[in-house]
Amino acid sequence: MNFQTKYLKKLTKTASVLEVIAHPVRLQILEALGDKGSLTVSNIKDAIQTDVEQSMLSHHLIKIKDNGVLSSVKKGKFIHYSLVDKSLVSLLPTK
Amino acid sequence: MNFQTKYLKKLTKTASVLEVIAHPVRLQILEALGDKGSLTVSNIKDAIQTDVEQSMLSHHLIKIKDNGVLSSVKKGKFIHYSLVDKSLVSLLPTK
DNA sequence: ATATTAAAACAACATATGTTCATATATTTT
DNA sequence: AAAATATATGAACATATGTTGTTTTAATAT
Repeated sequence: MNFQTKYLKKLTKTASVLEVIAHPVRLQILEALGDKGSLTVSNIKDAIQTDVEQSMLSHHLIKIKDNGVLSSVKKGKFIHYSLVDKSLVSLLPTK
Repeated sequence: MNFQTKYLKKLTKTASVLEVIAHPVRLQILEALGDKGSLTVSNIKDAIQTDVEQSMLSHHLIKIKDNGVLSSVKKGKFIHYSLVDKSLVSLLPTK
């Protein structure tokens, strides 16, 4: 695989990461996880400002996870999500 | 306007910036403009790796511009685009 | 065993998005 | 004035996306 192809693959990967976090609720998820390390779905629901349905939040989380930005561990009936690459927190605006 | 509302507005703005650049071709546009300062549409077309239709490129440019990430100046029959916030270049992957 | 809780999965829908193709506008060159 | 060039605009379409509501699964507590 030549240089250009490799770079294009990287660009595509970057684009898909940006795409999957480019949403107000998802950015708040990153923010919550950046601070706290690892949180359950209901913790995240409580942590974020926006009022969001459990179902909606789950959809967001799974989509972000499918993209590799989050990982999750099941403990009993809880699922703990955490941020794979903490550096993404730097994309958040200042408070 | 209270604190939370302000922060949500910032988040929404950040999300829309990320959204509008979250595309392989658009990232290449940023890259080209980051290096060169200001380029015409055809310059950009030549600069990027991906082969893209003039019309498609124009659509991309206008959409990014509408979001405030690019600005443009018309000089004769050319339109020179440039990157408003150079710091976005840091989102690009390494070569 | 039943009820409760945490979270995922499914279905349905409206809207947004990327893309292509064709056409228009403005400017410059001949 | 006509041809060529640079760029934008508009229509049309398939696909993707966010969202809501409902249902399901798995685990725990009663």
